[in-house]
Amino acid sequence: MSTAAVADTRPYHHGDLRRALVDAAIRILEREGPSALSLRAVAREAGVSPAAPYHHFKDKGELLEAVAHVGWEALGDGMSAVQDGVTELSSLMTEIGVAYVRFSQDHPALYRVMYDTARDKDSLPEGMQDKEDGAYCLVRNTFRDAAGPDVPAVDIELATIAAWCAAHGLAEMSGFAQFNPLKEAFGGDAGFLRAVLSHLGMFQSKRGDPT
Amino acid sequence: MSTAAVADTRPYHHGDLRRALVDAAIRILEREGPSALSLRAVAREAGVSPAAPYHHFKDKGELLEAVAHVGWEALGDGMSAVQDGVTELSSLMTEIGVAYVRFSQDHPALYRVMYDTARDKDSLPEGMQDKEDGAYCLVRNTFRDAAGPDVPAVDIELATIAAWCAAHGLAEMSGFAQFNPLKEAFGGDAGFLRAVLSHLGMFQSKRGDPT
DNA sequence: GTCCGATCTGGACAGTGCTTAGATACAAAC
DNA sequence: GTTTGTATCTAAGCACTGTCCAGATCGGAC
Repeated sequence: MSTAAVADTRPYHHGDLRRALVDAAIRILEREGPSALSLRAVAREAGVSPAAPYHHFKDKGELLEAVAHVGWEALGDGMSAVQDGVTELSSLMTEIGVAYVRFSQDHPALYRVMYDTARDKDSLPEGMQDKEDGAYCLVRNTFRDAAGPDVPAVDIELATIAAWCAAHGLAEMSGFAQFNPLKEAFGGDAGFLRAVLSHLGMFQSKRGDPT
Repeated sequence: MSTAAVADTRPYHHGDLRRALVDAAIRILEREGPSALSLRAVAREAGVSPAAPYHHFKDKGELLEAVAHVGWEALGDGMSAVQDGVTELSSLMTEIGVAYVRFSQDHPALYRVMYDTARDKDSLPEGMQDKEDGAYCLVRNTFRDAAGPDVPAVDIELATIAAWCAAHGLAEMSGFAQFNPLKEAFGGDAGFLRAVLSHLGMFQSKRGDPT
């Protein structure tokens, strides 16, 4: 009945429980999916009582926000990683889009949490638009650098938002059964993604002409 | 008094409880949002015991599928309603897209349930692609009619999927705070939607040229 | 060393999805 | 018109959830 055995591995005051809880949540997400992500399961995974998380997060939603934040950072890293190898704008934007969709395919549960919290707040994470290192800014800056100084800022913004909508839409649906025939026609998943993103003209930096 | 007439109003104990449950669920969705949509709340709203729904739906997911089905039909109606007034292809596809996003704005909770169940099954509702009266088919047929016989079917399919991705992405994010400045710049919500959809070239019926 | 505030636990409450056993009401057979 | 059968519905209960509370425990300031 001694506490020694427990205290051996886990001291009463966890060093950085907040971080440990976020890590545990992501581990559960990757292992069992979003439906298994309960606060109690996270506490269990971290080896702590069900009430412990409430000393670090106001409620479950705040934990999910922290999880989503980690996800957005990882997504931004994945997107900026493709920048180095590509120089041409059209290829660059398409490859950034592919990296975006790939992330959603590699971490579907995390991606779902990211957008669930975004939908609840009706906003992408604050700071993504203003800060210079966010994933959203990466896209906008790429458009801005390529467009030159004579293109109005509003058109840059339009292109960014349109590209983001296209990438998100494709990310959410690229796994749908309806796409399978077309994937084969375009030589697999990668070819399919590039075909859709190219078709949507992600690389356009100006507003479409009225036809 | 024939049984057919009785079946019209209330054929069994409570009446058409299956239908009543779906209606109750939609009522709760519109009134209190997706987080309030529990099976027990639906049963309460319909005035039956918590276990009653299980005689009409295998589980909560099956109820949500039925709810989503109603939503898809309403969305299809909204999209096909704009067909009559517009003749030019580019305008037509844009207006169909606007109708799509408008539906998601008018029924955000229902739209969320529709895609939650779709994500769980990794598929848009079965039949939407094959049947001739589904919303998905409406878009594809519009592309096909406009493209003419010399355009390969695979390109029609690509255009349809790309347009669907764009519309869904925009539908999910059009309420995000990031869009507000741009909405003003484009003269309100409607102008903003048309600008994004036009920019994404929803009306293109051919695969983009390799640049 | 004593005290304080931050951290964590155990227990509890209302609510959830779902199951089971039994009650009820209608349809058809006699 | 009674009986039988079956679909429908209820009541009770299980394991689980998010959240709160009183109290135990610990690290650091005095």
